[in-house]
Amino acid sequence: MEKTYIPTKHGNLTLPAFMPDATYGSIKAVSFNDVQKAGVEAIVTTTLHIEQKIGSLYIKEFGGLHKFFGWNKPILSDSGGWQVFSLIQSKRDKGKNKISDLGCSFVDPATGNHSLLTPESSQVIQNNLSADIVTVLDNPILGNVSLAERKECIRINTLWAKRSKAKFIELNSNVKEKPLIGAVIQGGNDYELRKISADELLEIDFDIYNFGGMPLHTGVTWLTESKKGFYHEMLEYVSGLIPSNKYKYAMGVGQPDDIAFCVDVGWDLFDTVLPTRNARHGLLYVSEGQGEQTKSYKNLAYDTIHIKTERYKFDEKPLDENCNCEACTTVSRAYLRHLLRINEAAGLRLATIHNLTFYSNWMDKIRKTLQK
RNA sequence: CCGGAGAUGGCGGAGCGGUCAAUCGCACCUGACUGUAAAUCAGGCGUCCUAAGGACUUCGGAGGUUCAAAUCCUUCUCUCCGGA
Repeated sequence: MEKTYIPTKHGNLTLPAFMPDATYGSIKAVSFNDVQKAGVEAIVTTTLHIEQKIGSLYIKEFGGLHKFFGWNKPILSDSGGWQVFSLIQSKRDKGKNKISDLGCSFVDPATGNHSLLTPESSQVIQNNLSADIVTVLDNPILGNVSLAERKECIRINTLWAKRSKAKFIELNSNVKEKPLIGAVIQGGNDYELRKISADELLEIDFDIYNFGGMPLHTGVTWLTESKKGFYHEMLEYVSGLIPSNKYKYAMGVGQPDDIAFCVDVGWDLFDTVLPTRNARHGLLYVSEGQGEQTKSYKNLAYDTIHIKTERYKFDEKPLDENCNCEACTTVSRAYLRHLLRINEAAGLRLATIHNLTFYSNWMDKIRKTLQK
């Protein structure tokens, strides 16, 4: 079976797809209208942040996240597992956040309030949001942890997935158009554990299988410190563990060339903060030959630009001659540089629009080039 | 004219005998960013040497005291505040 799209309550999502992150209920610096015009076909939101900043019951009462956002395309909700994980990582709150069979208890750094997120409550929240694709609460593996502890992480990860699935079925028993549900394969850089995690989750049966952790040699979830950069081998390996009729979602991936590689080895869905965050920080993606540094995968290449640097002070050219986004058709590099240097909202917006447009175009290129 | 305060690197502003090429902030230069608690963070920022490190010239001007001065003394120039 050739997977060309995912059917959702809000239309078919063409694959492979890139979804920007609207973690706090917003793609930072832009409107959802901007997002749509940038060619984005789906977005990701986060259970934990939405629950804490907005409240999922409020969203439910309002009529769901799509209505609230004014966004009529697919929304994928992340479970909150990664966010609790990142809290546990932070030194400030070390010790306050705990993982048990029940779920994860943690302290909200903003309010100091204690909270408990369980596999069940995560599903309830995501159900309240009426997301098109939901995610099970997962338990990422910490770096520098013993084998016994890593195995324990996988045990809990599978346990939570099982309970998430049960709750998901219960919540959707009378629903005609059910959302899709994805489980997260963990295991860090341990090939054996990845295999165990994948097999256990496959037995429970989900629509989507996600790559969990951060696939970087230097990331906190990895023990290997010798090499740097994207962990191609692990992505290829884990993709091979998932049957080809299942959708494959590489969470947190990645740079355009990383995504191209992952598509080539079978991954369908992607999300990352890079285009939006980098835009705000002044790192912009442009066509090959128009920037400072070229990166590529096979015959797909692109450049990056540090727009805030002095070299663009008198650059009258559009950011990218091959792009027809609002930034590239209305302002010069010099002016965009100025806007970002003074942290002007208009600059953050234009830069974000451009990077999102670049990612949309990049996904088009991947579809044309890598998938026949 | 008298009395008082002060002049520090692009700017603001510490330092008040050695550990000062001089805290810090801003500005400036460069880099990082991968399921966003990141409109954030890191490094650089007198000159020269590839770097560890070293050499040289700096704290309004000119003299002086001292082994040693951005720091003390004399004087000049300028700025600010108060009084005629």
